[in-house]
Formats: sequence, C-alpha cells, structure tokens
Amino acid sequence: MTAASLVLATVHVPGLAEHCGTCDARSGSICAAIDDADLHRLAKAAHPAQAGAGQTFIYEGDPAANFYNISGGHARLFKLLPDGRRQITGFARAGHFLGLAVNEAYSFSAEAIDMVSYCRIPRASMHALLDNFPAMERRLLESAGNELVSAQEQMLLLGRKTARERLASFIVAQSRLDRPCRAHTLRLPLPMTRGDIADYLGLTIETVSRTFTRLKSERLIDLPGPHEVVIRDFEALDTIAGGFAAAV
Amino acid sequence: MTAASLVLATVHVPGLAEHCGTCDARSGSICAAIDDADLHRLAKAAHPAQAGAGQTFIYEGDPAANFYNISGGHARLFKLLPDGRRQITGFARAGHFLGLAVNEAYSFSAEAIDMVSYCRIPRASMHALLDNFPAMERRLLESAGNELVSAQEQMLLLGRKTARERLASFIVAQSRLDRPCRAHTLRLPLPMTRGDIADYLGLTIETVSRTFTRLKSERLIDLPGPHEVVIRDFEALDTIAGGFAAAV
DNA sequence: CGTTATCTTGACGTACATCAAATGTCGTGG
DNA sequence: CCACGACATTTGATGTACGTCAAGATAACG
Repeated sequence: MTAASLVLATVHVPGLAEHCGTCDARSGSICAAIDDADLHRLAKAAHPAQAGAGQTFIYEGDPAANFYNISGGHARLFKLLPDGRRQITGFARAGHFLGLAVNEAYSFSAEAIDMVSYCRIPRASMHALLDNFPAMERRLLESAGNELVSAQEQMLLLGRKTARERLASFIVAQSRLDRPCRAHTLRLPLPMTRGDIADYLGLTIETVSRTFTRLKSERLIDLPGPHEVVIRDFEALDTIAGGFAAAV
Repeated sequence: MTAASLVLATVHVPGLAEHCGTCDARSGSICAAIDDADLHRLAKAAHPAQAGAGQTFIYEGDPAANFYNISGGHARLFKLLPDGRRQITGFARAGHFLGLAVNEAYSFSAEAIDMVSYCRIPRASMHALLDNFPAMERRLLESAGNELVSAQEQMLLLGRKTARERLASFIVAQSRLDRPCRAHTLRLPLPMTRGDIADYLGLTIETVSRTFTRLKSERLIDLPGPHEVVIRDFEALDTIAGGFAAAV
C-alpha cells in the first residue's frame, strides 16, 4: 500500500460501492464499521456470490483463503467425525461473519439451508482492511466475544441439559434472534430441518420430534408446520431453558 | 490521553515494568505484542494478584470490570445451571487471556485449581492499550480465533462423541497443550480432579473413572496417581479421539 | 398428482447416570 | 514418622433418558 493509493482511497468512485451501499445486511454486520465515504474500499475487497440450498461453500480442512460475510439466507456450520456423525456448531444468517474460527485451515464446513447470499473477502484484502479501519477490527473483536459467549452457552447445553431443556433453550434463543429488541416473537420461522436441530442440540431426529410434540401437548408451543413454531408460553419455555426442573 | 503523555509513555521508567519484565508467561501471552520499551505502559495497567486453590476470582453475572491474564497456575472456567449442574468450558493456564467472552457481565466463573497468579487489567486501561498497540489487538483477535476453534471442537465432543472418545480426546489435547512443539508427552500432569474432568467432558465422575480404568487395562495409558497420566499408545488414543471406532 | 424426502409415532435396546460402598490419597497433628 | 480423618477415586449393582430400528403420516417438489 503506497501513500498515493491511500490518498486515492478516500475518493469515492461511483459504482464500485454499489453492492455494499445497497447491502441490507450492512448495518448489522462488521461492514457498518466503514462509513459511506470509504465504502468503495470495502466493495473492492468483498466479492458477492450465492449458494443454492444444500450447496457447501466452505469445506472443513480446506486452506482458509477467504473470509465470508453472510448477507442473506441461512447456512449451517458443522463439523464431521470420520464415521459421519455431525455436530452443527451454529447457524449463520444475514450479518454473520465467518472466518474468526480459522487459522490455516477452516475448522468447520458451511452449507446453505436456503439460498444464501454472501461476500467473499480474500485473506490479504481482509488484513489490509483491518489495518486501515481500526473500527472494523474492534467490531470484529466484539463479534468474536459474542460468538465465544454463545459457544460457551452451547457447551453448557450440550454437556449438561436434558433434551427438553435443550429444545426450550433452542426455541428461546431463536426467538431472541428473530426480534432482539421487541417482545419475543409469537410466530417463529425455522428454516432448518429436524435433522439440523438434532445435530445442533446433540440429539437424534426422533428425540427432537418427540420433544417438540410433548411441548405442544403441554400448550407451551404450537406447530403449524415443520418449519415454524408458535410460542404460547414464553415464560415457561425460558424457565425450562434455564434448567429449572419445570412442572409437567 | 494527551499528546504529552503519549510522548512520556515512550520513556522507560525503571521499576514500573518490573513485574511484566520478569513475567514468565509474557512470551506466550498477548503481552508479547508489547516490546520492552513500552513495557511500563503495560505494567501500569496490569495489576498482579493471586488466588489460592479453590478460590473463585471471577463470578458469572458480575459486571465485567476487568480483564485477566493468567501468569501461573491452573484455573477452571465454568457455567452453572440453577440446580447446580456445572459445565466447565475450559481450563486456563499461564498465558491464557480471560475477557474475550465478555460483554457487560462475565459469562462464566473462574476458580483456582492450585495457586493461580494473574494480572487484572481494568476495562478502560485495556481499551487504551488496544488503541495504542494495534499489535496487541491483532494478537487478541488471533487468540479469539483459537478459542473459537477449540470451542467448536468441544461442541463436537459434547454433542457427538462417546465417553471413550471424549476421554481419549481430552488426554490427546492435554498432551498437545503440555508440549506443543516436541513429541507428545509421556508423563502428563493433570492438576484438575476427576470431577473437573467429568464436568468438562459432560460426563459423571464415575464414568470418567471407569473409562480411565478401561484405557489403562487396554495398555493405552498408565495411571501412577490420580493427577497424572502416562501415555503408552498415543496413536491409538489419537485414533479413538478422532471418532474412529477403535478395536477393543 | 405422483414421487420422494421429511417428520411423527411406537417398540425396544443401551450407554451412561444414579445409588451405594469399599479403597486409596493426602494433609494434619500427635 | 506414623496415625487419623476428610475427601477423592474406584468399583459394583441397578435405573433411565435417550438412541436405534421400524413403520406410517405428512409435506415438499417437480
């Protein structure tokens, strides 16, 4: 990076910043750390792309050449054991940055659940961006902190909670995710399959299904279809999620 | 921070940097990002302290006023459910930085296993350090990445591995931790109790003990005492840890 | 509208938890 | 140095939450 290019970098080039300027996910992602004037710098580094449902776009073990920023759709992030057992470590949606949990090689795979839009940022470009925009690095650090907090929460779930508590935790977490500010959602979309939920919660499909059915029969939720949950008693779910042995 | 103090900051004040200059853990921690000339800046921000065995020095839920850097000893990091069920999310030793997984409040508790030495860094001081030493922030980001990778690895363990695979994974990970560069250790110290290991692996004390005994009877390890393991067949352990159904 | 994958429900099996007691370890004071 | 007590660990007997296997019901998709 020469001094000249640094000066030029502050000149807005119309068109280049297009896909970043119109990006719905920008405000809720680390890209918000870069303001409009410098947006073309970001737009030059971030290459937009898409992945259709079922398509894997990050392979665990591959050299980590790129970082990814999800701008739309839903993806599952997972690790596999050699015999095929799968652990979903998280779901990514708009605003989610992928690449923190990366050293030389990707430590997980990423697969599109529905149509996923994302931006690919080459490693070198990312480092250049971070060098030039400290606000972005700070935001990344905050983001990493949040990810660590939820990873630890998930360890507690996987190591110590019952199936019932896991599912309640999952529903509560999803509802918080859906509308972080407003009151907890009533109708909650679940883009992932029962198999995904099972592999996320360390259970089997059958146990997930049975536990959903039980929560429904207890009037805590409704299940209009496989891909949506209606929360009928948030307080009760939240109590169960916290690990209080709820009355049946 | 005034311009004057920034200039003064580069003047070495003998004595102030003492506890950082002589810190054994420095080279393996984020403190290595600050070179000798600026060490007094770090030393001014980092307040050394100690915690005796069994003493809790971070309480989950407390306002996150400080960051911590472990300089000696071993600590368990854990989360509790209201009925007392415990999940240990990790063990901290010299060089480990605590505070990444923190927003407003601590998301975990930290308790000394043996005598723990640590440096307490007030939140504001930490931010000032990061503003002035970009190398430190970069190192913190790398550290966060590493933590996330191991958190995901632990999710795979907790969600999908058998007791046998969990214990093998634990032993292999501990041996890698002990001597990252050299060949895998033969004699491995385990400062934590069986209860700690159980709560880390999502098992009970009894299952941990039985599984240790079984690995011993299969000549994969020796158990000279409760607080050390001798690795007799690293390859086999590593295979089991990876999730290959090992022959009995 | 048929085909296929996903989801639900049931019957049964098992890995690990729980309960209980013996054995071992370690710090402390005689 | 050894004896005692408290606590950690091991080992055994039994229970159970969840997994596995299997079959139907429902939803998704061309």
